[in-house]
Amino acid sequence: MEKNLPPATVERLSNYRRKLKGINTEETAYIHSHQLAHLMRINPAHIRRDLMLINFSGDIHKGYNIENLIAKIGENIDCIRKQKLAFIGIGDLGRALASEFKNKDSKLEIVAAFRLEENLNDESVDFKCYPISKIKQVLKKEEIDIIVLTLTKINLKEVLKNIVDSGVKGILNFTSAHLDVPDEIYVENYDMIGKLEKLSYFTSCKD
Amino acid sequence: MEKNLPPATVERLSNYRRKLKGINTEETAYIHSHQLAHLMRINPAHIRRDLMLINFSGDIHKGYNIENLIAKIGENIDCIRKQKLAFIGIGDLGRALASEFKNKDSKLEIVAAFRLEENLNDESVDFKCYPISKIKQVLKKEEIDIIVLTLTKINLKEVLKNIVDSGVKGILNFTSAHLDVPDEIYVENYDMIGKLEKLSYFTSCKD
DNA sequence: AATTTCTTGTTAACATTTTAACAATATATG
DNA sequence: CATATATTGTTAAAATGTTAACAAGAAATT
Ligand SMILES: NC(=O)c1ccc[n+]([C@@H]2O[C@H](COP(=O)([O-])OP(=O)(O)OC[C@H]3O[C@@H](n4cnc5c(N)ncnc54)[C@H](O)[C@@H]3O)[C@@H](O)[C@H]2O)c1
Ligand SMILES: NC(=O)c1ccc[n+]([C@@H]2O[C@H](COP(=O)([O-])OP(=O)(O)OC[C@H]3O[C@@H](n4cnc5c(N)ncnc54)[C@H](O)[C@@H]3O)[C@@H](O)[C@H]2O)c1
Repeated sequence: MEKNLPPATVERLSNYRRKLKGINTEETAYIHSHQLAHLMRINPAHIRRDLMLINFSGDIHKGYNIENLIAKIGENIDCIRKQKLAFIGIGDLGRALASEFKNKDSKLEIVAAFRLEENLNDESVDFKCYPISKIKQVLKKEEIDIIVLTLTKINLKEVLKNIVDSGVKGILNFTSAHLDVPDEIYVENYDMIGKLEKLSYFTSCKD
Repeated sequence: MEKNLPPATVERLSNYRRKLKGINTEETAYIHSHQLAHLMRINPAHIRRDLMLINFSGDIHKGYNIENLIAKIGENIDCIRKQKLAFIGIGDLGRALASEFKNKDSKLEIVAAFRLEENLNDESVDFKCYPISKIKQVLKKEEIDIIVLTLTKINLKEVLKNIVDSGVKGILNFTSAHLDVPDEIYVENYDMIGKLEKLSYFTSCKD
C-alpha cells in the first residue's frame, strides 16, 4: 500500500472513524455524507471526496454502511502491525492522554512510560512505568516506534539523544521546547495555546 | 483593527511569540528569519511572509528585534480587553491545560472551572471551581467568552444548552462528543488521536 | 572603491485543501 | 409511466497555504 493520501485526509479519516465508532449500528447501520458532515462540522463534499480517495462506495440511497466504512478506513490508514508508543513524562497531561487509549482498540499501543521518580506506584495506568534512567535500555529492547513527549523539560537534551539513537520514527511533542532532531524523525508539535489564541482572534470584536 | 489575517498565520504568530518569549533577550536581542524558522521547524520564507502581513520590519543585518516583535504580534492578535475562559471538567486533562496558563501572562484568563463534585478542595489551581449546578449563574455573571470542554460527557446536552444560552462565543472541545451548537459559536475540536494516527501513517512502512 | 556576502521584503509560482457543481442513478410519488 | 426528489461519485473551480526566487540594500572584505 502506498502512502499517497493527503495528510489532511488521513487526519480526517481517523476522526471519521472515531466518530463512527460511537454510533450504535444496531439502530442505524448507514449514514449519509451530510449526516457525518454535520457531526464533524465540515462540508459534505469533503466526506465524499475523502471516501472516494480510499475507494469506498456508498449506497446511492441508504448512504454509507458504517461498519464497512470503519473497516475500510482501517485498511487505509492503519499500520499492518501494531505500533508501539512510549510516553516520556507521566504527570497530569500524560495520564490524561494515556487514558484516552483505554477501550479504543487502536493499532497504537502504549508499552512504556518514563518519569523522573525512581520509586513510584503507578496503579492508575495499565502499562509499565520506568524511571528515566532506564530509557536507553527500554527503548531499544521494546523497539518503540513513536514517542509522546509530556515531560517538564529538565534534561531534555539527554532524553532527546537517547530517543534519536534508539531509532524512533516519530515524536508527538507537547512541550514548548525546541526538538533538535534529524529530519528523518517526523515531529508533530501540539499546542493548545496557539489554538486558543486563534479562537480568541476570530471570536473577539477587534474594532 | 480588521480580522484579515489568515487563520494559519494567526496560529503561527501565537507560536512565534511563545517561542520568542523563551529567549533571553539580554543575551540575544535580535533573531533572523532562518533562526526562528529552525526553532519552529518551518520554512524561513514563512516567517518573513507572516511578519510582512503584520507590517513588522527587521533590520537588514541584525534581523528582527525580539521584544518589539513580541509586542507587535500582541497588537495584531490579542483582544483589546482580557478574554475570559472557563473550563468545564477539571480532571487530569483540565488541570494539565490550566497549569499551562500559569506564568504565561496571556490576554486569556481562566476565571472559573466547573466539575461534578459538590464539595472538593481545589488547592492546586488558582481560579475558582464551582459545582456544575452553578454553571448558568456563573457564566452569565462572569460574562465568559470562551469555554474549554474537558469533561467526561455525562449530561453534556444540558451543559451545552447553558453554554449556548449564556452567549459564549467560542468553544475549544477536547471531548469526542458532537457539539450541536449554533453556527455563530466558533468551535475548535482538538484531538490527539487523529494526530497520532496521522503520525503513524506517515512513519510506518506500508509495503 | 569595488566586490562579496548576507538578509530582508516582496512577488510570483506552486501545492494543497476546500467547496461548488453536476451528471448519473435509484427510489418515491403523483 | 412520467416526474420529482435525493444522494452518491467526480470533476472543476476557488480559496488558502507554502515555498522559491530575487531585487534592494547594508555591512564586511579585498
Ligand atoms: N501543548 C500543550 O497544549 C500542553 C498542555 C499542557 C501541558 N503541556 C506541557 O506538558 C508537559 C507536562 O505537563 P504536566 O502538567 O503533565 O506536568 P506534571 O508536572 O504533572 O508531570 C510532569 C511529568 O514529567 C516527568 N518528567 C519531568 N522531567 C522529566 C525528564 N527529564 N525525564 C523524564 N520524565 C520527566 C515527571 O516525572 C512527571 O511524570 C509540560 O512540559 C507542559 O508544559 C503542554
Ligand atoms: N482530545 C484529546 O486529545 C483528549 C485527550 C485526553 C482526554 N480527552 C477527553 O477529555 C475529557 C476529560 O479527561 P480526563 O482524563 O481529564 O478525565 P477525568 O476523569 O480526570 O476528569 C473529568 C472531569 O470532568 C468533570 N465532569 C464530568 N462530567 C461532568 C459534567 N457533566 N459537568 C461538569 N463536569 C463534569 C469531573 O468532575 C472531572 O473534573 C474526557 O472526555 C476525555 O475523553 C481528550
